[in-house]
Amino acid sequence: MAESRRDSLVDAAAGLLDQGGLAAVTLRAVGDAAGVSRNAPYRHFTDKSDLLAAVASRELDQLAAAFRGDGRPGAKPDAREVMDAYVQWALRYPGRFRLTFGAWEGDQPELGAATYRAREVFVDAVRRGQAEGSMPKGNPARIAALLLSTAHGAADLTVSGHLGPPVEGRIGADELVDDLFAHLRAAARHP
Amino acid sequence: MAESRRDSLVDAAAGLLDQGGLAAVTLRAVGDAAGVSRNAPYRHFTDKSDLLAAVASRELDQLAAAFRGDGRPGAKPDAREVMDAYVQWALRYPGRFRLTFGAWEGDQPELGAATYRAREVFVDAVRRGQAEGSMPKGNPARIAALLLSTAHGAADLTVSGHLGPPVEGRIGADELVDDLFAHLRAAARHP
DNA sequence: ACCTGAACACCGTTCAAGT
DNA sequence: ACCTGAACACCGTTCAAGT
Repeated sequence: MAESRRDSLVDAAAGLLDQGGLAAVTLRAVGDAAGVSRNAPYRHFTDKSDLLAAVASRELDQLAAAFRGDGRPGAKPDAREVMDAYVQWALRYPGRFRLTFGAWEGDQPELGAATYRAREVFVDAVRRGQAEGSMPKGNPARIAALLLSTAHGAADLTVSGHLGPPVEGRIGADELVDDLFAHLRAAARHP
Repeated sequence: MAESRRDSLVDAAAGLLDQGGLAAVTLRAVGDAAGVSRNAPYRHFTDKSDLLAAVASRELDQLAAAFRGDGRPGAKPDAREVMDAYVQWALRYPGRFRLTFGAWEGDQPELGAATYRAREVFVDAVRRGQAEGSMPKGNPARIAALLLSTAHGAADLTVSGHLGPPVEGRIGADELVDDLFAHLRAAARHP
């Protein structure tokens, strides 16, 4: 379980993100939390944004593993379970969620590859749904993009408070995703 | 057409946002663009984030006006036109879009009120759709939240590049919104 | 190969002072 | 009532120097 220094810096950044949001992730605080100076990260990452990209890439890979059902032997999560996992992750770790799907300028090849891997796992779940008739026919990547858009938007609007104040009776992100699945089932039955 | 200094500061911030993203919106740059010192904004806003909230509030009000069809006499945009306007705005002004729907900490009553107004206009369009049968029955606020989630998510994922690289054949945010409307129409026909 | 301390440019914010 | 210039604390980044 020997963790590399690079990993411990990514850990520190993710922890600060959870505690105080992106504003709390300063190189000084990251260095402190990892027990090194504020310049040490520059030996492992070209940049602060390169460190943040490493955090995001790791989140995407962990997300893809959850999508795949790793850890639960024989599990093949369907599209709905995958979407639910996505929304739960976003609401539980809003800082990581916003960072991961935030605006990335410049080339971040590692991040692009991780995005691609997570998307593939998701499209596979949609293909299984089409095979069993719970998803409409058509380009599975396109249906996956629709599902992801709704789940992402519902989670993002919830986190930002734009779905209304967090009171009793507010429409939750998980309910919206459920509604979409219900409409898709209806559309699959009547093509 | 006499513009208050407060308005010209909001203008300057919005312009910098369009040009260089949120990172370009510094109080020094805002002051420069408005022809005042970097401390002048503090006479009109308590804070930098208060200035940004004013930018976001103005965007929401302009968005609500576009949703209402202001400027085109007699126009009553339907839900689809409203969603299209939303997506077009987000793709054309990604900086304003991300700011407006970003994470707002602390109380921003002006922003909350503007959000409420924009949402009301949108829910009205959904009610009209239900009356003419193109939208499923049910709580109009909930259907509006589903539409907004999809449009918001599709726009956000497009802006962040998480819907895939911007190449020929990529699925566009507007296409995803169209797909949702098609599924909703099918669901409305077969309740 | 990895780390440190000092330094630099930049930022948000405050404050005494001006009109 | 509104604005300014100087100052302060904080940040990302660089660099010479250490092991």
